Amino acid sequence: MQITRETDYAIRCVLYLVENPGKVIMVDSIAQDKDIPKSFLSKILQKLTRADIVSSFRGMKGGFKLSKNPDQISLLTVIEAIEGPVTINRCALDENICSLSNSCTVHPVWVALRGKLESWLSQHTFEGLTAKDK
Amino acid sequence: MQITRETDYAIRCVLYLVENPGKVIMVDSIAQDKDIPKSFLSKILQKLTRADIVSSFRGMKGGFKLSKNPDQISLLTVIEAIEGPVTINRCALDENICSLSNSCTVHPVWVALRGKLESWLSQHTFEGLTAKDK
DNA sequence: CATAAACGAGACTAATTTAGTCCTAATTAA
DNA sequence: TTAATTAGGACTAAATTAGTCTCGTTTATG
Repeated sequence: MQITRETDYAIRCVLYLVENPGKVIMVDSIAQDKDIPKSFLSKILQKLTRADIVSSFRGMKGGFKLSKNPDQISLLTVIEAIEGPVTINRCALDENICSLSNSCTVHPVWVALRGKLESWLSQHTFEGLTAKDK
Repeated sequence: MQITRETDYAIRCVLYLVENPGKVIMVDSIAQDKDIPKSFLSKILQKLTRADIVSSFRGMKGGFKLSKNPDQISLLTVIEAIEGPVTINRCALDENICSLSNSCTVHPVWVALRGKLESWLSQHTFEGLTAKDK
């Protein structure tokens, strides 16, 4: 029922990049600031890069920066980049998984909940997540 | 991010008992009808019994029946009986888990989402889940 | 152009959780 | 008394999570 630690790390990581707009930042800086094992974070950043959430730069002075505006990146974006589709019950993704799906009266509820979850998670963008004022 | 198979089985199991109101039903019948490994189901029913969702009867003619009305049992009730508290991120249950929790801007979002989840899941009772008419 | 500082990719491993099984009680209707 | 049923605990196998490690590629810079 929970996101994995990997996903939590990914979110912290994006948060750090949001907090340092424009700069190209090394894995090591993020790892230290956000308390994430460096080599694990390096894997996570690869996934974020493939999902086009961050862009990477190799070689000296390399590192990562956001490839979108914070308001274009939501919790859903990041979670899906790491874990794939979100859902409470697997059957809401693929009916064939369940031997009783056609007769199951709970199935439509899982589908509806999946919709709510997605919608809620996508409403929280990283713009909102770092609002300094207030 | 998902409920476990055990929890899914538990829900099917409660569903079966709701569909057979009043009767005392053996593990084996539920296992066969709902396609659940019998000895695993037996463990699950123990949890449901401890959570006072079903009552058990030992000895010949023994079995299980619901110990509440279907409208008093929600998806949340059953999920919590099997998995414990629901949450998307562990930090919403216990701040101390996270090394950065006090400064974390995402934390309040997880807490809010946990509230939403609980509310969504508790709105779906087993009364609603088997409505035959429509 | 050599080199050191970065990321990229894949194989590997350890720990934890999930998904069960199995065996020995304890109960109880008949 | 016995056969049918649940209770409980120990055990196991498979899958997932949470990493590590090594080697290769890229690139700024002296």
